[in-house]
Amino acid sequence: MKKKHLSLKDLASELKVSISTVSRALKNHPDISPEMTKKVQALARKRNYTPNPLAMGLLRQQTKMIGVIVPDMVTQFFSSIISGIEHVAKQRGYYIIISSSYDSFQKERECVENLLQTRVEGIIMSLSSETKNFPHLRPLIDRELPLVLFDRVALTDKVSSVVVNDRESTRKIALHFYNQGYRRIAFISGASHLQMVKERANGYWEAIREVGLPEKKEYFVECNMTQQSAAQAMMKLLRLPEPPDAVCGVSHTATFGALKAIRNGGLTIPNEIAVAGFADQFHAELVTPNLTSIHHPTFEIGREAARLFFERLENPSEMPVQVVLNTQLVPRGSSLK
Amino acid sequence: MKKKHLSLKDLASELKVSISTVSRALKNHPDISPEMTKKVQALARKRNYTPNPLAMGLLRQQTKMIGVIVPDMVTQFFSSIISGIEHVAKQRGYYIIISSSYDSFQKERECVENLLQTRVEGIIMSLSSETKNFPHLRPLIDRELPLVLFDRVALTDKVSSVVVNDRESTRKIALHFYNQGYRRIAFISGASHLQMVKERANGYWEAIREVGLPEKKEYFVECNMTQQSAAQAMMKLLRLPEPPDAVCGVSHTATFGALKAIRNGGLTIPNEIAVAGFADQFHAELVTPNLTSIHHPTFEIGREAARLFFERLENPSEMPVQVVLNTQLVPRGSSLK
DNA sequence: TTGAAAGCGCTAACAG
DNA sequence: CTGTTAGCGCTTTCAA
Repeated sequence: MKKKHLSLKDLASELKVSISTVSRALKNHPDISPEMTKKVQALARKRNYTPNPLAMGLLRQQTKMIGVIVPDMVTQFFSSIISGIEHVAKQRGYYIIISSSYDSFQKERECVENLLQTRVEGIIMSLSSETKNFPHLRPLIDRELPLVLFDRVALTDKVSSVVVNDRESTRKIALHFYNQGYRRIAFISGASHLQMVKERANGYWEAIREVGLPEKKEYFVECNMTQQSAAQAMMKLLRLPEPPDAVCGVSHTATFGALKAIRNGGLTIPNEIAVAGFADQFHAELVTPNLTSIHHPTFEIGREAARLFFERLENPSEMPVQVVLNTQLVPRGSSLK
Repeated sequence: MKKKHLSLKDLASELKVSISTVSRALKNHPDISPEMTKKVQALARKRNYTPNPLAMGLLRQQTKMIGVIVPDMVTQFFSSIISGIEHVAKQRGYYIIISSSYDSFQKERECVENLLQTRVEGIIMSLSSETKNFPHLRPLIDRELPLVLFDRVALTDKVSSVVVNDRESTRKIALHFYNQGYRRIAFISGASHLQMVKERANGYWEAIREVGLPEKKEYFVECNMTQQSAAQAMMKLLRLPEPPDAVCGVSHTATFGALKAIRNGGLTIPNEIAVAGFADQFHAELVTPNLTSIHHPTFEIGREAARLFFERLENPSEMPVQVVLNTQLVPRGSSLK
């Protein structure tokens, strides 16, 4: 029964008129007589005709596809952002093609090349943690294809981007600790070449200075962003002669790594030590006590990124802009004495 | 500087030969002289030529796109499956277009229609929880387009599918409880029109009978698959004259809902009550004590679904098959007395 | 060994 | 008001 998609030609021959008449009738061209228009549209509906997007694409040189590259699409953070992008894209009749860089520069470069080959009309991406130079983005910039970066961004003078206020996030956490009466506030930082990490570390120090606490280097430890390594960093903190009474992780992973180390150490939260970090509601409320956390507006990040994308698609000559979204501190049991 | 993608025509005119010569040279056609072939390929490489997939698609009537429909792409479970599908698709030079049905039949039907309009070569999907009839799948079946269902499946006599052994999952949990010495084993079930729920409930009863425990109806409660409702169901269990000493949730959500209710009730796990359910490693190890859980081979589900898809694409007349993947019980602290 | 021409499905300029 | 034609980028017969 295998029936193929039908074409204008099929409709035309069935109605014994020319293809162009059918084409015009379908888009209500004023040149076509009302009766003909009605007849054509009726048949099209009956036969369930839909135009072939490949033919249209070839003609108009547009694929209606947006390439999306993320370090990893399984993480809640990124999948939620993707969902935001998809939401906007769908409204505009665009589709997205998702590729994962797995945080590898090499893979990221391949993704860009592949997407370009598929003739996507542009790319929305978050850089891999390995990416420090941007030769692979050149072709996009040269061809003036819309490019929007989010979360992990770069070249902000050339490329539009969406970020969250990372510095504010950690500053808010540290101030919150202080207001709750904690005075020995530690920070588990991460790979310092990442802009995001730098910002969050800055926010921590900013708050420490702001409230007039001593700037103690030993309360600032680093990890390589794995749970394992964050747990080790936490253990180092706990072994200090005067261990901290509050700790903030630099990322989702770092925070939960710290949490595990604290549990293993047998300390009670939030009495002996307070914990806070980055997590969505679901994860924050899964642990006991519930985790005080910074909530990222992931869906909005995606939505904004897509919005910037279409802005640029429609107006390629406009200056790049950066949208900074605010995060939200949600105090929960892990830091309420 | 906006340079467009170049075409065979561009190469041809630069070399002052015909388009067809270039076309043939690029695919090492034997008719073309070795020198010409070399010259053409050298230029193509230098100019970074890549064929226009739209033109190819139009010609061959294939888009190299697979539609993927999931109830929700943010959940770890589905995003991980998608990642498995994508992995295989990429290997074969295919792209996937992801749509979310948000567990709505109406949306699901729209997704199918949209994807069909885009001329995807087939669809891989998990049905929405509302979907009980399948008129929207007719066009796919009629046109003999490859269709593969996973997790939530139907029409298995007409359509290939990938499922996990749900009955075994809950059976394993209940047997595990029994082996650990628990005797009052409860089950929080869910919307009973779902095949998956039925299977899991069956597995529970099967184990109860197998070990010779009394089949107590009051240990079998239902929820509507939200955390809230699962927590309420759990509270109902706890209010029984003889409350259970072990409980298994029918799903990820139900399990964590139960867990919360137990915590609120102040019971200690695993001494006063054991808990087990469905969760990936990350979530199972986030809670204390770590949760005994059934681990789903999500990536493999995606991989298998894609494999079946391509099998069908290459051999449309073959009989539909069903792949049943095994789950893995990972015992952790929440059920070890 | 190479080129010319048709055709995949569609639109739009140009004729009639 | 409707039809003819060219062309988007590519492959593939058929001719030379």
